[in-house]
Amino acid sequence: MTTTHGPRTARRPSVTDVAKLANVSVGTVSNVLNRPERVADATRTRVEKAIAALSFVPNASARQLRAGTITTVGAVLLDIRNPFFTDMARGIEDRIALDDRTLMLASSDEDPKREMRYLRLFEEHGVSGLLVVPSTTEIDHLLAIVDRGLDVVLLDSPSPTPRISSVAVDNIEGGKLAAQHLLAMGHEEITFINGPHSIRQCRDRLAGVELAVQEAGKDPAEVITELTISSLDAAGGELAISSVLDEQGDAVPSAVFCVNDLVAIGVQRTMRRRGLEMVGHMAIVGYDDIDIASELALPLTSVRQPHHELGYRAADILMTAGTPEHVVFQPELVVRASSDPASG
Amino acid sequence: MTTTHGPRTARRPSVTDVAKLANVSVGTVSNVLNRPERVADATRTRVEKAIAALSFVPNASARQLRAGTITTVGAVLLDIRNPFFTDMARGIEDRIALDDRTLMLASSDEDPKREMRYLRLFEEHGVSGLLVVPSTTEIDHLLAIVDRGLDVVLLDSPSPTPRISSVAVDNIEGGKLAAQHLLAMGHEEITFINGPHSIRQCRDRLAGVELAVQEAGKDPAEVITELTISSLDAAGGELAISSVLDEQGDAVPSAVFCVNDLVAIGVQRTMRRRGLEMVGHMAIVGYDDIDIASELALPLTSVRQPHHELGYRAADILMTAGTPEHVVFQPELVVRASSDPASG
DNA sequence: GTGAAAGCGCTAACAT
DNA sequence: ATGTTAGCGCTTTCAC
Repeated sequence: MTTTHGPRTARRPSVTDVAKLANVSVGTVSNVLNRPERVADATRTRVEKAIAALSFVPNASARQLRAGTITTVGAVLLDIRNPFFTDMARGIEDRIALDDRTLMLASSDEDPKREMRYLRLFEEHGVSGLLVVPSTTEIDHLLAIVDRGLDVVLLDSPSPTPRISSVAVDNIEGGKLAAQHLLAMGHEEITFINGPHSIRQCRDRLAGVELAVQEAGKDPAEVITELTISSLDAAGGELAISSVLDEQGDAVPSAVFCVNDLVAIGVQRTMRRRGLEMVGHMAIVGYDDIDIASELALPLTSVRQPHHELGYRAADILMTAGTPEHVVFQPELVVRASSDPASG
Repeated sequence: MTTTHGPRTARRPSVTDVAKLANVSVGTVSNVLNRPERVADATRTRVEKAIAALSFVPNASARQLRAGTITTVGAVLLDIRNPFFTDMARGIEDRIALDDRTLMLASSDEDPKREMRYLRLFEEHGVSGLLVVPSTTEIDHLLAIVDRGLDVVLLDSPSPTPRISSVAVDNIEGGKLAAQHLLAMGHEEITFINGPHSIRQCRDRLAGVELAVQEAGKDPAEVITELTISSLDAAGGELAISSVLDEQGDAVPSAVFCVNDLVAIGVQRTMRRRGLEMVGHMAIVGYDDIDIASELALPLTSVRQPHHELGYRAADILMTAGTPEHVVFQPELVVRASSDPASG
């Protein structure tokens, strides 16, 4: 045995090294790698031995440069710590696995700069397609990517243009459902802890709330108090509700609608820490209906959206890439004790 | 303006195209891209205009093939839907961002085959380093990667060899803490819903439980009932506790220790669905102390591990890559109502 | 400051 | 069935 454990800095073995060791040409090595049936058994075995001996790992960059093919799909999500998005990611993986693709994931943290950076990174690496939960309404950069010939599917956001596919949930309807419920429960005011309006979902949910208020014959300006936070997680919720409480000397708003469940959890946590009663005093409605919404100390009323299916469908569109498609799912209100003590 | 919107199938523009349009050589284009200060202002502007006009995006494969450098770090986690791991991922990102690297993420779902596949994928793509939460004790494949000159850091798992760096939490101590607590609360039996022993963390936690029982002067075989599940999430917890309840006609075990918080949440959910009382009848202890553990209907006693810091530290070791390091954090028990009704 | 040319590792014609 | 070779897009000497 003459295996040489080279120093860690040694160049990776290449097809040429394998070819030399196996006494064949590089073409044959390539064939063993890609079309083994074209190679005689004896030769193939010899090459495979050489590959093992050198622990050769093909260089994906070189292969891709030459062959142009790639089996990787890129996805940029808003927040990887939000179960809603990781469930979606799982949906994507499940679908693309059927086509033998693998998923590379990145999180923009709702920052358009980061989104651009990752999009760029994926594009430079030549991914075969891109799934994006946009962090801003401005989608020129996505159109530019499409112009360059890459397939893009908007996730969890309707497409403002027929040229880009999208899979979304009706956020106006979602906001409406939440507000209608709170109004029906007799609340005269709704505090809406929302995200930045640059995020489409946030704008739409507000529009839905306004619609519900109007349809109830009331004035949105009088009913709705909107607070905007930049980080759509528990910390954001804590911040928002704290500012309200601080301002009002712990007088609690009668109804709070949160842009997502994580934010609602932050609100609940803050209330509890301050020793403030929620049941009977403050109704809370979240959004997404993440898995644990029903398991919370105060089970959370929430607007349910398909998680897994959203990702699966988007990936499906990407994989079958024909003319752009635009799918819209309908949300559903799930009432629990956080807004209705009488429930479950 | 003579911008040509080529068909979607058109080849991506290359440096050659840019060079032609700007009337310079490809070398100059490359310089504009990588060392702009070496290029005369006028030339640089001309090249930049050409880049914009063609919406040129450099081909990362080609660059990497030639230059050998890469700014991407790969991480393979056990379960991307577990907040413990996504918090860790955030820690990794925060650290590598300091060195201008980006993170590509993948989830093995505790499946060694998937782990291997992603590891391979990352290696073929020439990542500059690899962070892995191993899905099995067998780490020969990781050693092989190290032999090929790539830096690998084990995450959330102690390294069985000095050659591979690792950042871990003492899982024996963690298991011990949980069991000691349950014994101190007067429980004579402990049902441990554990993951497969091929996962190091699971084995160690069991060892810790056994140790605690022995130190209390009791016989582990009599005290401990271990159930093994393959999917370490809420669904796994539901499955495990259901099998116990079905078998025993809803006689509930007096103390249940779960290999992680997600599993514990599944147990709680099942108990609630079956209308079985937990407080005063069944103590539950989880592991990880994920963010929402304290917000649950029945706040969950849990063994806290550093999340963010684990990832941050591992990435730090990778970035400073000298001799292998082995870091071990100590866990901490957080007692809540799920195991101690008298608490908070 | 800029151009010409070699070559990274691989695949796919094309020869043999 | 196997070998030879061109070339993918880029960076990097080395000339000028």
